[in-house]
Amino acid sequence: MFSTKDRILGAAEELFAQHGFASTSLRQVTGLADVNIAAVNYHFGGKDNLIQEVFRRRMDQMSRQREKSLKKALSEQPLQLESILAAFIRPALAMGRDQHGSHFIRVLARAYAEKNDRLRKFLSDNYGGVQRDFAKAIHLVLPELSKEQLYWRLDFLSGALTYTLSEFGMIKRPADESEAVHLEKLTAALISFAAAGFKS
Amino acid sequence: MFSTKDRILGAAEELFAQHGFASTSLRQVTGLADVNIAAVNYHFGGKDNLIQEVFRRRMDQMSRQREKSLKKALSEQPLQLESILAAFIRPALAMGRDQHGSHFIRVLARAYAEKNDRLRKFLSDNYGGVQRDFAKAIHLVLPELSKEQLYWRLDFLSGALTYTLSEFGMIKRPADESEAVHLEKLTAALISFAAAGFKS
DNA sequence: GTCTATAACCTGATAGAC
DNA sequence: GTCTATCAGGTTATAGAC
Repeated sequence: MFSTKDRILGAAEELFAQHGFASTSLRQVTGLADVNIAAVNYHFGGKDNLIQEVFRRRMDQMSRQREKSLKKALSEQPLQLESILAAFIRPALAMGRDQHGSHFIRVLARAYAEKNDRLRKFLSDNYGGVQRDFAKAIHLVLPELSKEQLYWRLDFLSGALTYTLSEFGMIKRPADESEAVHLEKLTAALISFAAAGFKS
Repeated sequence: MFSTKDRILGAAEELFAQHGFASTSLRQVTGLADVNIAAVNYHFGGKDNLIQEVFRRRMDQMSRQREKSLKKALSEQPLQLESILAAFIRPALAMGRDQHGSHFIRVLARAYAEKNDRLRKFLSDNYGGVQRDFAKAIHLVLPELSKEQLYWRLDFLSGALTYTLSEFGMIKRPADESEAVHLEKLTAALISFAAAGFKS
């Protein structure tokens, strides 16, 4: 069904999200994945590479969705800031709906807090282009905004997004509301919060 | 000059910010503080308590400043959302100016990403009241905002704030601009971004 | 590819001398 | 209060059998 490699990736994602990178031992990972301890070094070559592969799998998926949604938002007439921001926000929040994806969001939040230079470089090298594409798109809608302000506000948004997502599992929702509905309301709230902030 | 206890706290704060809680060993801490390895257990009783004390020292200071500024903002006529938000934001950003305080900001960002339940409970038990006071104050200015929306937006702000702060050391600033000026501009940008978001 | 066994090392904590 | 020495247990990584 699932290869040894995939089982390791899934288990690692879950444990990294719960306990962090440093606190998660390869023994825990291989224990949960039900594979031999030596398999990690055989398939990934070491813990650091395993961490990087956990990122690559999800980030590729999220970045593709963001770019695709951005392209669609840019084809609308008239251009709408809300659509551009939604293209940035929705793919991240959507991942929270998938059981394994929701673990990844916390992994991502952790990565920002970690000052792991190797990981930072990996993320910036591989996914920095997406950030730049969004900056360009927002510039089309708000041409009077300085570059400095634009990048700051993108950082404000990234912060609000990752923080919200990593807290999401903990926020209490009304018992009579499905999680999907709750997530949709939260998404809408963040989009309108950010849109107002960008326009300020 | 500085007691052994203070030297340990300072070194721990610096190393926790750089490498995280789990990755920082007590040997690194006592090495940087230039005290004996056994001193941590003698003065703090263990690593977990040391982590908690690192928090208490700075959070007490920041919370006092926030409450004080909030009180002042509430005495203004007319009440201004910007003043309330500034009372929340400025004490955090101000800490970034003090050399040791800037380490703490990253420690705080880490704490949010960590799912350390003990630490979360400690923070919520001791400093949750401050959050509630701000929620009440904002409710006075924006009474039509639902409680759910209000708390979500406070979370958006907290996310933007911690993320921005923990990145601050890395953001490039124009060479002809002092760090103080740069920080002031960033503060103003965040206040107006958040104010617009709250009013949306 | 998967396993066992083990090397080499680091961890937090503590007992006990001074 | 501060030190040394050490314990018991954890860690990653790897050599070598199957």
